[in-house]
Amino acid sequence: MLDERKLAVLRAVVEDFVNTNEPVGSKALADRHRLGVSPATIRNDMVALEEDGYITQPHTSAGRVPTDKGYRLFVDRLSSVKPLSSAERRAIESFLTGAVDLDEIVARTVRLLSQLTRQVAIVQYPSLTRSSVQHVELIPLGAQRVMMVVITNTGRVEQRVIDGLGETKETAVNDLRGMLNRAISGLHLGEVPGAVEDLPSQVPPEQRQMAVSVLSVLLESLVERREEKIVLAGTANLAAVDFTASLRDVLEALEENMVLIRLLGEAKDPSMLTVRIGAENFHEGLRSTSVVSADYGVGNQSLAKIGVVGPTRMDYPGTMGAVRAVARYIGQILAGQ
Amino acid sequence: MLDERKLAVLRAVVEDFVNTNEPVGSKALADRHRLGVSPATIRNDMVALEEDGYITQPHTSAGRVPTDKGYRLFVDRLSSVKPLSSAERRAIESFLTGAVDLDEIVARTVRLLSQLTRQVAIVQYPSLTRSSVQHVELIPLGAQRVMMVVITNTGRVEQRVIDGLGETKETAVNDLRGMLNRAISGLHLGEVPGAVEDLPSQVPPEQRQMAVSVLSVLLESLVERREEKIVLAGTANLAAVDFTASLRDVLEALEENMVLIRLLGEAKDPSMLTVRIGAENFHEGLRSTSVVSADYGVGNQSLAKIGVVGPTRMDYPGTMGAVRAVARYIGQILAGQ
DNA sequence: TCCTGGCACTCCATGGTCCTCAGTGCTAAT
DNA sequence: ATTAGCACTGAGGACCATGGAGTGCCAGGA
Repeated sequence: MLDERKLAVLRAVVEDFVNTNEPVGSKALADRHRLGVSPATIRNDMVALEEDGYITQPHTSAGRVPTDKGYRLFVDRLSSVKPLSSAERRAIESFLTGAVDLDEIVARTVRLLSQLTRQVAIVQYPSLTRSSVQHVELIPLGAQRVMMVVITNTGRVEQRVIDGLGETKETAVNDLRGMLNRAISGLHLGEVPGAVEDLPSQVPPEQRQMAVSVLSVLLESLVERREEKIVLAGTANLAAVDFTASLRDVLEALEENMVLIRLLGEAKDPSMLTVRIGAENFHEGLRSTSVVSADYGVGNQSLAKIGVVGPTRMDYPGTMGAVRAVARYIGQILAGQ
Repeated sequence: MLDERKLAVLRAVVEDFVNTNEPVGSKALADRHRLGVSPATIRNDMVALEEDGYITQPHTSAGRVPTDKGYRLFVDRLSSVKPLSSAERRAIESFLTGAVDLDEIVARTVRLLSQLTRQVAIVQYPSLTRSSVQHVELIPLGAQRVMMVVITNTGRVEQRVIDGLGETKETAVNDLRGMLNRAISGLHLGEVPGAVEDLPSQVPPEQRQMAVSVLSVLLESLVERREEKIVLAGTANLAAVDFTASLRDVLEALEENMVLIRLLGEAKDPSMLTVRIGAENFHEGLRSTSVVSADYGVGNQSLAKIGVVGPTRMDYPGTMGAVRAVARYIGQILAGQ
C-alpha cells in the first residue's frame, strides 16, 4: 500500500526528473527535499513504488524514472494546477488585444500558448456545431456562378463557390437569399437541415434546380467539414526534447489534422482540463508525449478545444495552468466580440 | 582555370555527396563515374577545385564535400532541371483534382509538394496585389455592425467585421454597397485607393461617417495585410537531416511568417526558378539550408510563390523539377476556377 | 605537358580495456 | 520501522591500438 511518505517520494521523483531530465537517485532526493528520512529508507520506498509500477530503472545502478502510471498518479493526486504569474497574465492580455478577426485571434492564441508552455500548442477553431447562423449571403459572380457566405455567431465564416447553375437571374438569387435567411437565421446549425427540407417546393419550378444546388452545398459545408480547422505552433520546441520514439514520428503525427482532432476530441469531462499521458494516447507516434487539453467557449457552452503536446516528462502543473488560463481568456474575447 | 574535366569532377562530387551524405574520395569517384582518368588525376583536379573554393575537406585524409559556392556552380552550369516521372505527374493530378475552394487548393498543394520533394514545402496564397476586385459585399449584422466581404478574381476572399458604426440603416448599407461596386469592381487592387478617394463626398452627410469607416477598413484589409498568408508542410522531413546549425533554429525560422515571406520574396527573375544556397539566405538559422522557389500565376501574371526548404545537400535537379511542375499546375487550376 | 602508379603519411572511426562512480539491494544493528 | 555499512552492478569516460580511406607528392611514361 502507498502511505503518505511513498507518495511524497513519488512526487519528489517526478519533480526532480522533470527538472533535470536525469534518473533520480535516493541520495539526491534526500538532499534536495526535506523528507526527514535517510537515503536507505527512500530506497525501500522506491522498491515498493517500482513494484507497483510507478517508477522504473533505466538499468541497474541507475536512479529511478517515473512511468506513465507514475505521472498519472502525480497528475491526479499529487499536484495542483499552478496559477500563472502576474507576468504571464500580462503577457496573455497584451498578446490577445488588438486582434481584428477570428483568424487573428486563433493565430495569436496558438503562438501565445506555445510560448507560455514552451511546447507545441494546438488550437481548434470554434466549432460550427453549436453555433447558430447569423446570416447567409448569396453573391452572383458573373452569370453562371454564385458565392455563398455563411456567417455564424461565433465569428466564423464559411464561403463556397457554387458552380454550374446554368443561367441565374439576379432577382432569383435575391429571392432565394431572402427565403433562406427567413428560414434559418438564428437557428443552430444542427437545426438547419430540417429547416430547409421543404424549401425547394416553395420556389417556382424554373428556379428549383438552382435552389437545390445551393442547399446541397450549404448542407455539405456545414455538416461535413465542421471540425476541420486546427492550427498549431511551437514545433521548434520539440527539437530540444529527446524522444524515445523518433522526432520524425511525432512531427508526422502533428501534421495530420485528423490526429490532432482526435487528440483534442477525447476529453471526458468538458469544461475541465484533460491530460493524456504517454501510452494513453491512441497514436503510435505520440506514445512518448503527453497532451493537456481544455475546452473553451462562451458561457458554459463549449465551442472547441485547445491543447498542448509535449514530452511525458513535462511540467504538468505549469502546463495545465497555462492551458486553463488561455482557454478562459479566449472565451472572454469571443464573448466580447 | 576550370576546364571541362574539373567541372565534371565537381558535378560528380556533388552528385555522390548528395546520394551518400559522406565525403567523396578520388578513388570512389573514379570507380562510380566514367571520367576516363585515374584517381591521381582526379586528386590533382580536386586540389584545384579546393583552391578555388568549390569543395572542401572536413579534415585531412577525408574526401571532399561541396561548398555553397560549389553547389551554386552546380546549379548554374552543371545540372538541368529534372522532368518529373510519369508516376509523379499522375500524383499531381490526383492530388489536386477535387479541391473545392482556394483554401483546399493551397492546403493540398503544400502537402503534395512536400511529399514530392520529401522536404519542407511553402505555399503563399495568391497575392491580392495583382488581382482585381470581383465583388464587394456588405452584410448588416444586427444594427451596429457590418461585415464586409471582398472577393477577388483569384478566388481569395477577405472578410472583416466593421464595428462601432452607430445606427446603420439597411437602405444606407445597400446604397453604399451599390456605390462601392460601381466604383471598384473590376479594378486592380492597386487602383482601389484612388478610385474610392472621393466617394465619401458623394454620400449624404448623415451616412458619411459609416462610409468613411467602411472605406478605411477596406483599404486596410487590402493594402496592409496583402502578403500575409503562407502555409507550410513537411517539417517532419527535417528530422531526417542532420544540420550543422541546430534543428531548432531551422524550425524557429520556419515558424516566422515574415521570414518565409522574405524567403520567397527575394526571387530575381519572376517566372523562373530561384535557388538560394546556404549562406545566400539572409536568415541566421537557415544558413545550412537551401531554398528553391518559383512564381505561380495565371497567364504571365505572377500571383505568388511556392518553394521548398531543405538541406544544402539536396537533390537540386529533382527538387527544381518538382517545384516548377507544381507551380505550373497550380496556375492551371487557378485559371480554370 | 599532362597523366599515372607508387608510396609515405595523416587522421578518423572502431573497438577493446580499464577505471570511476552513482546508485543499488541486502543485512545487521539501532 | 529506520538506518548505517558494504559489496555489487553497469554506464560512461579516458586511453590506446589498429585498420583503412584518403591524401599529397614524386618520378616515370605517353
